[in-house]
Amino acid sequence: MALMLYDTLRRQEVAFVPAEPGRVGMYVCGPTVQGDAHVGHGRAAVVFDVLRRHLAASGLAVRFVQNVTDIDDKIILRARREGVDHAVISTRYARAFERTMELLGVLPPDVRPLATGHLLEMQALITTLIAADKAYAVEGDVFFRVRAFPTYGALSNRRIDELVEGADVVDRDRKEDPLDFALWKSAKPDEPSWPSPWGPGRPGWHIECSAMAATHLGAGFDIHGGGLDLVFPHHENEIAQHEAAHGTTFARHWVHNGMVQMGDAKMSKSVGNVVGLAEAVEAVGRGPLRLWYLSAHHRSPLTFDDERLDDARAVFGRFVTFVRAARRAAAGAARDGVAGATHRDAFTAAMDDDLNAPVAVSVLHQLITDADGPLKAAAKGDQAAQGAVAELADTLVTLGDDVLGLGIAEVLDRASALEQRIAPLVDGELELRAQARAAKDFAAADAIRDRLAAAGVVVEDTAAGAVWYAAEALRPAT
RNA sequence: GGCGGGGUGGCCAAGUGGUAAGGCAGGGGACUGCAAAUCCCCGAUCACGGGUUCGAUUCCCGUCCCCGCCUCCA
Repeated sequence: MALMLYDTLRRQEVAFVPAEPGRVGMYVCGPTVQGDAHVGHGRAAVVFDVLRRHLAASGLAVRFVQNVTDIDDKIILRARREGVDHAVISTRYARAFERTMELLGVLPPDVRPLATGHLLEMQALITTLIAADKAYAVEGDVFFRVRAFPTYGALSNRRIDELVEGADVVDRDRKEDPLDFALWKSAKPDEPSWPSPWGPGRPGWHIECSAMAATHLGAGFDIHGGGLDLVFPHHENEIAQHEAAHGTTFARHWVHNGMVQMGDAKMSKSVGNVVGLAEAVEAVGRGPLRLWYLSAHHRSPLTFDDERLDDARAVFGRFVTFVRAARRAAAGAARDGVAGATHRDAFTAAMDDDLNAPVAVSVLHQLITDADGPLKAAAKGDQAAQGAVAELADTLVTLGDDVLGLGIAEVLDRASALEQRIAPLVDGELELRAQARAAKDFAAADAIRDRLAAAGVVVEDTAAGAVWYAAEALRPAT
């Protein structure tokens, strides 16, 4: 493969070469489970899911790790408000997250580590940092000494001295330098806490990713992903923590996805303009929603609005319609093994070009256009054409489902199950309609068609007679 | 203020130093009893002003506008 990937740290596209041939280790920052995921979270999920699928389709064995941050200020606040244990909150939303990811067609990670399950690893890292004089403990808190890490700011392209003004003012009186950030936070009264060499407390946010990524993938793993809004300070701190402690490279490629916009502002909980991800999947459907996510380059901003979602619905509909028609025309013929090759190559080339999904999707459109001739011939019984059509349809499903995760086959299967149940009924109606048409009684024929349409059955007349499908099963409630 | 990313046909969106993929919407046509589906045809000179060049949408400078990060955040 010849994947070129934009690397945030180097600020350019670079050839992606795994540290170990044939294998890829990937870490993507997961949710802080303090509430329901929104459409913005879905973008990161889909972008990295597609990257992962493309790597796998390229023949690489991918190990995908995504953490769950199950302890933080907001979780504690929510638990307090509801009068329950923090684990009630984190478990509730972690489960909801998993369910929603499944609905979105996002493959589950190979490892989904919990922050609270890696406290010893974090403490070991902190201990190392203190021993190296890169961190210091103050009354139960531990802070990272930012100025002791000379390359701090490399990822986000910032100079330390320019950061001072906006530095976090929390705990300013206890820090040596306002830039320093917490590795371990001492417990305040009534807060959940865990024992540590520095007293009871809980980990800072950034330390978990440094510890868990290294634990589950090893230092110097291939790809670290996350939203562009995590570049500073989260990812910057992850690098600092690991590299200051071990002196080795933490992650080899940094990939970041752009933000989802609502109107002219970023979709964000703090802005208060979020749309729930679960609701969006239900309303739009997995395939259309993913096509919308993939309608722009992964680093560009992407606007959530009805018009663009309608576009995505239309595209998904076109894909499904084509596959359905192709499967019928192919009549079970074996795929010929050649017809889709150029499209497959073009698709792969697009994905290899920094995950150029808009172009990859355009290849799928081209495939459908190119399939028109064979499709018409196949419908007339041309066997060679049937083999080509079978090949093209399977190619579209493979690329669209295996790599982009659209779920085309799934939608057709669901429709098919319904169609089989109602077939005797519909076929009877269509028999009557055929008789009416033969007798030129079009009013009667159209009445039957309208009746079926009202029941969610769409009838189309072709050279080979009427065909039909259950439109209801195609609706978004995936 | 600092850093970064953008302004391409009605909408979305690729892309390239040699006159701009694809999709959606719209119009016309083929097909159809009518539809549906599908196919074919039709539309942009790339924010603005300079510059470099034989030639720039693509490179450089400037201007205007938009967005993100700089605090929790996918």
